[in-house]
Amino acid sequence: MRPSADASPFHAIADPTRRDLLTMLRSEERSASELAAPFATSRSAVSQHLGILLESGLVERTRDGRRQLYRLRPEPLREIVNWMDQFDAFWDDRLTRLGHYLDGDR
Amino acid sequence: MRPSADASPFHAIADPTRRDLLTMLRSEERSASELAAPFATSRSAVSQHLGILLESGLVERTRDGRRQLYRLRPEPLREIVNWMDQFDAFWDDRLTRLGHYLDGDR
DNA sequence: TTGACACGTTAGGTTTCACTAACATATTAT
DNA sequence: ATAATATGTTAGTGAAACCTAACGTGTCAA
Repeated sequence: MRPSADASPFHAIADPTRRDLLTMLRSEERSASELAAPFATSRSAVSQHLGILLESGLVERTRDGRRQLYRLRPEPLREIVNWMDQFDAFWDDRLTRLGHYLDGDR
Repeated sequence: MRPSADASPFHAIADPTRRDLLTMLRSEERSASELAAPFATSRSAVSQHLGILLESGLVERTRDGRRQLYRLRPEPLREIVNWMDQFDAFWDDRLTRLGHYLDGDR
């Protein structure tokens, strides 16, 4: 696969398909075919999207027999939370509280 | 200017230059040349980035004599916050389990 | 009104992106 | 061993993104 020029989480979540993939992984790990099934696009396309998510560090992959299981690794999303934090004066303190929670000062 | 196919805030913040522009607008409105000055790229390129931010609704523009003043309009960022919110529980769960692990009661 | 200033816009080129089709690899079942 | 399953990878293509250079449009000052 072509290595992506931009492995940042900002780039990773820019694509709607990749956002949906992350949403599917929110509650539990899933295999590649489970992840590809709901989409109108090909399995190969989804696999390439998963490759970009892997590069960004937002998912990790383990083998289970002949399946590959994908699992969410939300830590890189912290970079986005941190960036958004600078605008927290503009709305409710929900995001701020989440950011502080991730920073460990609860 | 070519109209962008994707006017979502996710696409708008995917580019580092556009993120920096939004940061510059965090505290106060600024003119186009003020905004372009810090960047190594051309004024035209910055103007096109501002066009994308306008399309996404993240900035608005008003004329002030021969200057154009840009102002932050953070409302569309809510879409991103709302999307990120779905991972709140996941983080909480993971960190809680980590906490229990560290507490020794596994 | 002439010129300088502050911008936006267009045209064109290069790179990146996302997709399909075809092929490669690992695992399990027969 | 052979075949079926599950999945990743590569090649190639068209579209989109991003950039520079050149040009167009208001605004203000002399």
